[in-house]
Amino acid sequence: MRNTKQKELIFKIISSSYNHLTAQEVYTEARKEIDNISLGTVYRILNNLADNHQIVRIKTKSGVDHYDRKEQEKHNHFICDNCGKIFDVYNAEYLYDDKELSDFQINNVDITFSGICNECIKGRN
Amino acid sequence: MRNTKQKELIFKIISSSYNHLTAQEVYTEARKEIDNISLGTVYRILNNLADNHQIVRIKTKSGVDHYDRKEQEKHNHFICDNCGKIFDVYNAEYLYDDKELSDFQINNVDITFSGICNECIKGRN
DNA sequence: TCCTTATCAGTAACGATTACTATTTGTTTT
DNA sequence: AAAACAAATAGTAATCGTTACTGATAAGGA
Repeated sequence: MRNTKQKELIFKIISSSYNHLTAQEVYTEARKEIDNISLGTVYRILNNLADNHQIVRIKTKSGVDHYDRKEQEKHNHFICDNCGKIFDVYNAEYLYDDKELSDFQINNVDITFSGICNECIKGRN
Repeated sequence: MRNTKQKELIFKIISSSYNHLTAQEVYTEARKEIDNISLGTVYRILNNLADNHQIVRIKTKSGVDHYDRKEQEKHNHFICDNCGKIFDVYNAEYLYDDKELSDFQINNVDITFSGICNECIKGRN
């Protein structure tokens, strides 16, 4: 794994931002520094960094992935249905009981479990 | 809103299935009855039915939407990371406390809130 | 400095979904 | 029942986020 200015730049952009950036947003930001950086390069580096747990990939149901700097404290997310922005939520259980106390207008709480189903564990798929 | 055989067929396919079908799966099934039905038609009808709350649209982070017949009881979902199948989970709080008791190998629990953020409420976006 | 090869820029391809358009087909009106 | 109108359709093109490919570039060890 080599050290390139592209990799350093993208890591810097993610780690210095308090937003949850999309690949496009990172690309726009990166072009200010390296004007001919390729969008494919941005995607590849973001994926590498996420796979190596240097940054966090946040997949969303809208189909647009976001990337965030590595946080220590475990938390959940609020996604705005209007603008698509992602906000950190540190008091999930609290909010789940009383949505009215939130800073946001929470219309939905989605709990999804993931892992491996029985058929796949048994190697049938 | 007109009554067409395409609409009736797709509603029948969804309501008689105990799986959470994708548009492609509905399309494959529908072609057995109407051999030249269009994939676009399947998507449009699925969207119409979901918008009218006659069926349920399940958006996933994999980017593939699934559709399900209307259930009365509120429940959550388990998504297999290997085969992509979706299973109903009726005992979420229970599982959240003790993942070992599940029928599945649960690797992750994702809680995401959605709605409208403050900026959008104030009409700034 | 040279060599090897990982990484890059640029572009093409992908997969799920949506949009477009000429044609067909429900439904209403005569 | 035939004509007329518009909603819905089949077929296809386009979109959007993302990934794959390819020849050129450059990191870093010998």
